[in-house]
Amino acid sequence: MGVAGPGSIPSPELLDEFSQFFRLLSEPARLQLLCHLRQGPADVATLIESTGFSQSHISRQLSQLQRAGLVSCDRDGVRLIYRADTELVEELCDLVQKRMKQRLQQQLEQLQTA
Amino acid sequence: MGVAGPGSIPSPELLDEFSQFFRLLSEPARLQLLCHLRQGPADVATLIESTGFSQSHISRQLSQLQRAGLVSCDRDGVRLIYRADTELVEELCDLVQKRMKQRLQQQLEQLQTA
DNA sequence: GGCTCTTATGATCATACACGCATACAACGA
DNA sequence: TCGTTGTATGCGTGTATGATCATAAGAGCC
Repeated sequence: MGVAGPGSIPSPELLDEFSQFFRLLSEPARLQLLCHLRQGPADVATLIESTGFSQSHISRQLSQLQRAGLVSCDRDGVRLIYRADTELVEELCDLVQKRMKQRLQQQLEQLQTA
Repeated sequence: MGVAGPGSIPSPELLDEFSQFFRLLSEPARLQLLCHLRQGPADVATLIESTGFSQSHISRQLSQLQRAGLVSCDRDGVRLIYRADTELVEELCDLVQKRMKQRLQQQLEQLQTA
């Protein structure tokens, strides 16, 4: 059975939750942060260096990801070490990428037959 | 192996493509249209009636979904019958929903132990 | 060719939000 | 307690885009 049973429309509230979640992933900056954290926990200074974003920007993006539970942090003295739970994001990206490949392959075949 | 191999950062171009795709799903209106089309093909008049959106709005959203290959249409005389390829979207939503349930359950357990 | 119906699009406004700067706040150390 | 370091946040700005109206473009019928 699917999201809300076949043939029924999800409630507006559920649709909103879905869209809010996808909105988190609709920003390259946030995806980039998640990718960096995929390689292991990192402190903010490292993220600033590797992404080039400002400290305030990174702080805001991380707090958004944290509210969604995609990211969490521990204190190491005065600095924060962030780590990401990227399993879900990786699954989602894999599905999307698989789809992209399919589409490109189809377009390629159409060009070759034409 | 994951999206771009473990330990490597996807290229900015790939990140952009991912984010653009997720941006499509970050709008409740578009998700709603996809949900309606999940029940089968429909013409624009039906979509207008069932969603309450204006004709131009629906037209624009559908064209965005069409560019991404999530939706296609056939002519029936003067009107267009849209249908959606919702398999991917359903998979994505299922993953997200599973995650939401997990999070809520965890929060519930924390409240009960406290 | 006109006429009607359906869909797409240009113009416009309102709103959301990414992004940076400056600054307030929190946590340690002397 | 004060200074230093690291993080969060108020504010301003620019850009993107959702949403609507008016209108053009396209397909069928007389």
